[in-house]
Amino acid sequence: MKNKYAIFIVGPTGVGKTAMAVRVAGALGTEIISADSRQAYKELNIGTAVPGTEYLSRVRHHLVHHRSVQDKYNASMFEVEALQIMEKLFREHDTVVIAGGSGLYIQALIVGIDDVPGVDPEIRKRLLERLYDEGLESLRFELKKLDPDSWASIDLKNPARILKALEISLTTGKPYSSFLTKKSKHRDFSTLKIGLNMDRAALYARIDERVEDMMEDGLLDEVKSCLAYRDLNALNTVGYKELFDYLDGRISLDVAVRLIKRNSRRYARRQLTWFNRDDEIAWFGPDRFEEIMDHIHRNAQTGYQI
RNA sequence: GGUCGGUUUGCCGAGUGGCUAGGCGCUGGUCUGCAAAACCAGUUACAGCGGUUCGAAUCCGCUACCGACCU
Repeated sequence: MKNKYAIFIVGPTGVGKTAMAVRVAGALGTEIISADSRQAYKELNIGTAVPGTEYLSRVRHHLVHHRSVQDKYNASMFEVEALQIMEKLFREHDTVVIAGGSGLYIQALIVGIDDVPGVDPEIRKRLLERLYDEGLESLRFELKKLDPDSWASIDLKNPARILKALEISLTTGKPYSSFLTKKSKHRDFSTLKIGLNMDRAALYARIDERVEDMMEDGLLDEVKSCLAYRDLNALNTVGYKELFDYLDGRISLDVAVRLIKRNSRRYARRQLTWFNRDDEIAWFGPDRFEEIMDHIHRNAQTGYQI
């Protein structure tokens, strides 16, 4: 299957990944898998910039709106689901387009993510309480006892990382680090990574504009309809959390919109940080369709034709 | 014209003689299951000129600008 190509289209939010993915997939006569941690949730539409119906009707999309915000979803589940879909698609196509901005999800799909046992929810709850009552130092101390390897390698100032290592170590009775193989999984397809980027100021302007569009399209109503789910992780998302604060009366609508813009810009910056360290990515402007197709033809000898 | 108050980094805002305020913004970075998450780092300025002093954002003088009041 080495003559099967997974073509990744990555980049910061708002740069135009969806539009480019549809053109590329259309030209290649294949389908698109979304690698986006928030577009997976069917309750979220406007705030997550899910591809519009005109796009969805032109090219078939997978892993969009296939989950509820009430479901658990993570990079590992994405890996499994995406691989299943790719296997199916590769029976009929030489290429498949994977578009999205969730770096960890894409990494999980390309090099894999180790199988780590599930966590006892009670243990997580207790750890969270301890974090609140005793502080990070206490958890750090316990981690050093239970899993010195993780203690030495993870960011000890980051509660999320310590919690993760600790809860796995506690539920399994084995150190978290013992589950990490640090080896890439074998994939039976080839990979081609295309990054979309543009001038920072122009990107920010696009992001700001898109936020205005979202508000006009009724983002506030969508957020209201999700009010019952506000504590779920799926709603810990730019565009939603700020408007929850507005609905609480904590901030004005103007401030909320401003914060959505700012947080979207920051998100874009972090995405670029993530993708920039991957030198396998070939970067293009978001309007460079011809160059991207040339690049694909030069690097993927599959014999298909446009 | 006079009196008084003010002028601090991109913005807000402390600081009255020697020690990095801080916040926001911005930028760079980290990353194996909540990742649109979580976390780390950087960003040293005191309106201008002159003076006092070992040393001035802090004291003195002049100039400029802003504001309040007076004539």
